Amino acid sequence: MKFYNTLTRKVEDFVPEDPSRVRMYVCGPTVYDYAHIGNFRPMVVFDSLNRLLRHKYGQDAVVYARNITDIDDKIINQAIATETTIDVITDRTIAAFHDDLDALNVAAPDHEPRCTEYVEPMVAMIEELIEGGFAYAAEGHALFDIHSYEKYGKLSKRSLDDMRAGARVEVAPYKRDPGDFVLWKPSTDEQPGWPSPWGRGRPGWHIECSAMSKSCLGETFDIHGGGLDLIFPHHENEIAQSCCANGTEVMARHWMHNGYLTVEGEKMSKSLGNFFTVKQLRDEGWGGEVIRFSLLSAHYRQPLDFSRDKMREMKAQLDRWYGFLKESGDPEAGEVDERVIAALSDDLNTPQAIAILHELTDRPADLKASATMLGLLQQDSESWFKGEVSDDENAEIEALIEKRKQAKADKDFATADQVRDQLTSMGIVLEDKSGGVTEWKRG
RNA sequence: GGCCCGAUGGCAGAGUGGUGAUGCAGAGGAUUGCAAAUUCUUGUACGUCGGUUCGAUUCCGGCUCGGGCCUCCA
Repeated sequence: MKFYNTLTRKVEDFVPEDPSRVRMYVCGPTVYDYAHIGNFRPMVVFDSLNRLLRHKYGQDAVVYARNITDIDDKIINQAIATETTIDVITDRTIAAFHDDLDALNVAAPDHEPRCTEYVEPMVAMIEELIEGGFAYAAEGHALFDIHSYEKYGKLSKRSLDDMRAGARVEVAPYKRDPGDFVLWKPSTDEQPGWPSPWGRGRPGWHIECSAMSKSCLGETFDIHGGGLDLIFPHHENEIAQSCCANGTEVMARHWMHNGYLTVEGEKMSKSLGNFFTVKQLRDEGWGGEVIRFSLLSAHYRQPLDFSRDKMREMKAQLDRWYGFLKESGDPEAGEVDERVIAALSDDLNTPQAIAILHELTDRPADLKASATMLGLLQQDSESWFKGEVSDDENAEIEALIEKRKQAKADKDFATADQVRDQLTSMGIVLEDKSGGVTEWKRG
């Protein structure tokens, strides 16, 4: 297997440190509001990688950790803005997040650490950094001294000079260098806080992932993933914290970053307002599988322009595949085609893998098995085509089909067509099969 | 200002130093009461200017255009 490594900007062979325990960490959401689909791209991309790794190294040979950030100023502000508590915000958002992940067929990670449960390790790590001379306390804050780490900027390929030139934010007076970043900051009485050697306060953003990845996976691990926008400063800072605190050369050996989701060519973002939430799309009737497939339709490092047209096309492709599965009686999963594995093993080339799936339509059992690698085609064709259907609804549809069948037998095609139109208006599409059998599906 | 990424046929989207993936849409045929589904056939590509090469969409450089990052956005 080989994957692009942001550290070297090259596609490199992937060799886990311990093949019986392949360790991957992915940055999860900050739970202050519904996540938009851009936030779900890494969830789906790294879920597919998770599936590939397990296929390759064994179902139990992968340890996958994906955090939830439940301490953040955005959460505090959201609680104030909506006049509720932080717990209400985070609980509600996490529940919605998990519900969306289920819809997208994203498997649960082995660890899903929440920041609030790891404050102690964070404090301990900050203390280590200060003791080691990598950080300093000032006015209730603890700050990382970027000059103490000579490799600072290596991941994002920035020099300290570059950063200083670009500093666009007001520099706090207690910082020794504008690039120094917050490890711990003081909380007011109204804000959530934890005791620390620097006073009551809360952790900065980056320290959480350093502490949680260490707790869940160890000081070094194999893959660290996330969105492109995390390269700087988040991942750069994680590396500095972890390597300095742990005295290690590397934090993660392989850094993988997915490209942005765009809308009409522009990055999807909350501030631009050009986003869709998964909930919104599901409410419009788009299946989670269609959304998932759309997110995998481009290579993970490429920008992906998201649109309803794209989902329409993805749905059409899934219809076709499910049609083949249905025709062959929904077979049990067969063999995963090696070419699919080869495609995914080549820097997670999902479009190539999808192209191969299209060649497997004469081998439905293998198609189903191969699609599992992408988390697709896992439902039976009946539920794909019909969805939820009540007994009453089913009886009504069947009665109309029977009526049409009789009309056809009587050569009363006007009535037959009228019944078809009636069903169409109900969102039901008929398919006449050989032998006088008529089947239906939702349009 | 610094840094990073991209530019492929109507659309989406891989890939490759030389025999033009894949899907959708389009056109034509088979099938069909109609329709759907299926199936067969089929067209159109590599931003621009140079360089390297027997040969470049593929490597190198300039340019143009687009996107992104530069302290808390996946």
